[in-house]
Amino acid sequence: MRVVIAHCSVDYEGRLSAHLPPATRLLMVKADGCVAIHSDGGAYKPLNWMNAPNRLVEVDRTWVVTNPKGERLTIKLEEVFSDTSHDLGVDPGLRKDGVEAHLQELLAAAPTAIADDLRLVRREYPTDIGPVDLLCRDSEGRAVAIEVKRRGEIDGVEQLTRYLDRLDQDATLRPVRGIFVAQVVKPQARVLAASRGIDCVEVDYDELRGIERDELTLF
Amino acid sequence: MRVVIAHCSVDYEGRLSAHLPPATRLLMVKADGCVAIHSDGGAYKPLNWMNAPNRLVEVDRTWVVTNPKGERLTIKLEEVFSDTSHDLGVDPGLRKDGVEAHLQELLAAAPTAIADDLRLVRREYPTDIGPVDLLCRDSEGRAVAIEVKRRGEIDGVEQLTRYLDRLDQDATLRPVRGIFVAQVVKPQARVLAASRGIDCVEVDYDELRGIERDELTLF
DNA sequence: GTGTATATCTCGGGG
DNA sequence: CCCCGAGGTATACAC
Repeated sequence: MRVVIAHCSVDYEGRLSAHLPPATRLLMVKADGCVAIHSDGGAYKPLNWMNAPNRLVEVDRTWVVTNPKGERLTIKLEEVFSDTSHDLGVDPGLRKDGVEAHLQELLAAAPTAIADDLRLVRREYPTDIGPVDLLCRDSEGRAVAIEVKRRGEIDGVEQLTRYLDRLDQDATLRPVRGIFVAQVVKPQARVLAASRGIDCVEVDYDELRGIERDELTLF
Repeated sequence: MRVVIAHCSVDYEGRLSAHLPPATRLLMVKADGCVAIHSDGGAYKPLNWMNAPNRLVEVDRTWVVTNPKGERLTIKLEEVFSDTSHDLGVDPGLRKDGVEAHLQELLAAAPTAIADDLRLVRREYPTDIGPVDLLCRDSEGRAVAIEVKRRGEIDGVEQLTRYLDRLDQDATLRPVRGIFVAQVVKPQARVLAASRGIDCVEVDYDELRGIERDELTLF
């Protein structure tokens, strides 16, 4: 990791054109070659950047970074205040907990947490516009398509609606019930779901982990 | 801007839980208070971060960053290799060109690039759920609603569908044709559009700029 | 403030 | 490689 503090101007040509007038900024060059230009504010997003894979050519005080897609980042250094390098090694990486994938896993293991008569058919059931999170059958043998979200917003209801349209083309499944499951369902999403005959269920993440733990404990 | 190179471990508790085992990383603290933890790879996104507004408390070799939403980032420094600060001043900011707004402008000036019998009625035609990018009439006098995107994905088709539903309530417009315009239309979006009777058109940004230049040159 | 649409989104998984 | 969905999305803008 190389870190340079310099007065510089920057031009980017690629997916769009962008220009940065001269100012003092931090340039970060990572081991994989990617370059980021940071100002002293504005969250973690750099003003300008170029991701790996790319090629950096340094001639005099001009850096030119190009990539195979034809994008080009040009940095003109006017004055360099600091230029240091550090070997950080490979990072062991981030461990996450509490994202949608985990929620979906827990619900696949315990679909009765959604409705007590549900039996899982399969996770990520494929359609030609993408996979349905969970496909189940209820006690009457009806197919039930379930969309799982961490936060239940309007997009998720639209997504489930599209899947229901597709699944209803399949005579072995039709008619398909829809259930929208989230930790919190926003009022707007609830209204839209209701108008389309889709049920909404809120589930508690910690409680689900509890159910999983209990079911493991039974054996 | 403060830049620290240190062997550290990190915990985040907030919208999810995340943990970083001990390793050498770069810590960036910006003037607005936001904190980012970078490894030596992986584009510009930090492994972990905390945006402003927040509060950083440094006790011994532990940093605790908290924000008003109840999120908490804890950084335990095991060894500090470098700790420097630089005053960058306020950045004059980025100038951009070539984003969706510009594409919409170009198409408003030359709707025949979409279909050769189109005539612009107005840009940003208002409906009660938001403005339609372009409203046109075709040679048969039919109203045509156009949604413009840089990349044509499924969300854009949904958006246009909602507008079409609204516009069809208006007797002076009904029945309204829909055209989905983008530099690239993804296959999924194409399938969904077809199933709803919406046409897809791909346009070339550079070519459009050429058309605009030619039309200006005519006068 | 909430809600909506954009992004050089980034990132990871699957075909 | 591209396609697709999720994100602690972030960010700007309208209402």
